[in-house]
Amino acid sequence: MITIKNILRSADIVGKTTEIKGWVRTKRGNKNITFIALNDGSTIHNIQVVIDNTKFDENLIKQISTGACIAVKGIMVESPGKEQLVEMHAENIVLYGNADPETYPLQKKGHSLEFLREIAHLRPRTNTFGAVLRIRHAIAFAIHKYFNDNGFYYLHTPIITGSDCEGAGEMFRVTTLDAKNPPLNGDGSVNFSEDFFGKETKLTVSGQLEGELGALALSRIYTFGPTFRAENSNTPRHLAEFWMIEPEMAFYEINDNMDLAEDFLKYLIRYALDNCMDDLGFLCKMYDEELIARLRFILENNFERITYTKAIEILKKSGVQFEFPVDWGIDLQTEHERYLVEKYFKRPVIVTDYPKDIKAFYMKQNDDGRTVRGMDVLFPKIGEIIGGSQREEDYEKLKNRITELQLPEKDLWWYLETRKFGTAPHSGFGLGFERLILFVTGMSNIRDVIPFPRTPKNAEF
RNA sequence: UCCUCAGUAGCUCAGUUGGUUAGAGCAUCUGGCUGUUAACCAGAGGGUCCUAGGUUCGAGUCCUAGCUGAGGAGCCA
Repeated sequence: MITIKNILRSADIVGKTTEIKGWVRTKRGNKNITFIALNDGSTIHNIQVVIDNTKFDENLIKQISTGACIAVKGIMVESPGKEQLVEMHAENIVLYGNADPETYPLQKKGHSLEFLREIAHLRPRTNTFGAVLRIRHAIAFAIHKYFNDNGFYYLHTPIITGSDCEGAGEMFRVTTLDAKNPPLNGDGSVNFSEDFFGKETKLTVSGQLEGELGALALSRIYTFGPTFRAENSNTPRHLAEFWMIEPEMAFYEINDNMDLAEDFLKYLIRYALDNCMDDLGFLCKMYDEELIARLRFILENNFERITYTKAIEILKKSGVQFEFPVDWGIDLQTEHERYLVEKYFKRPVIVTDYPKDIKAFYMKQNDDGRTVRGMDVLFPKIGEIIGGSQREEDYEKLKNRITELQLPEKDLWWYLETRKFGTAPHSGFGLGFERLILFVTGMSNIRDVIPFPRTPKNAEF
């Protein structure tokens, strides 16, 4: 069994008989000869199959329409056509499955991405989604390779969590209780002690807290798994179910954390350029002419590193009328981030040392008493691609912060114990996988870089 | 969730100030063509104009509500 990718790669294929299997992209020809572009998804390229109509059953050729699946045995020859070097002259054809041309929704001409979302079960058969899904795979592989080669262990943190304080957003409840008739407490609230886990449980919004447990034992870990946010977010950058990569490192301070984030992102982009040029070339041609140049630009330039306080100064001095007025203490809005990244620095920016009041409880408090060692990596086009921090390792400071924010300490006892027993400075960050794929593919909607997107009001397929 | 825009053939879209029988390209079907490249040429079929109300002699077009989609914002990765 050989893939089309490997056939097109092999140097001495001409003159050899082989077999290919795949789906028909286009068919054209006349009563004597038929040309079929066949694709098996192993590569963006098709193989042209040439059929001498006199040698085959007319009804068979008729059934080989766009979308049909066939196996073809034949000899590989140099192609007289301009668009391909080699082609296959068919000697034997097996029709695995036809695709009724009256009802098969994919045409050889282009479709809108919105329409393709409605037929997400078939869109992997298009050039665009083939390219995106192959790049997605390559980046996922590169993530594991990078961490493995750098002494990180892959830690599997739970999908179902009993912790309500991951603090990253609204959560989906996980329950086996009867939705119509749940057991109730005396005060009318739902009695979760009768639920499957004996307590209220949710889908995770982040593996970070468990990740820290791993880092404070194995030194360097990473997670790479699905996460869930029940936010009613309707934007091209948000999903209700998305994949996140969260490295967590003992003995890393905030600067080490930034070094890692930058090196990691550059490694992944370089990996795509080294291994996915066919697919990137297609996306560049069809969707985003500047894509490859933009990816190269990232590799060739350092990320700008500034403090939040400095960022506020720059924004204030910019003279730009922002919709949201700039003042120390505000959270940076999209318009502010875009100004810094796209207008002022014109490259990725890492903003650090945010006011503690706008950041999570676990971030390490600075000596100034008002900022914490958080860091956000801002990218052109997609905005915040990474959020991370050095974590607070001091037991008292962490406990006080939990009290201040009125978080339920009883749910965090295990997290606090890591600071009680052999605490260590440590850091980590979260990278949104689909946001990275957005950047690498040049696609503009996050629903088009995951096979089966989950968004508000949509869980089809 | 808020704001803006859109919804017409299988797909992508046009449709004038409200006015006769709603059009095009592609796709599909039929025929033609001796090597095509999103093949080409000719012909044919194909419509609940998103849904429900309303204004009007008359609504694809105007108004109201809803549904769906997209863009922007918020939340964030």
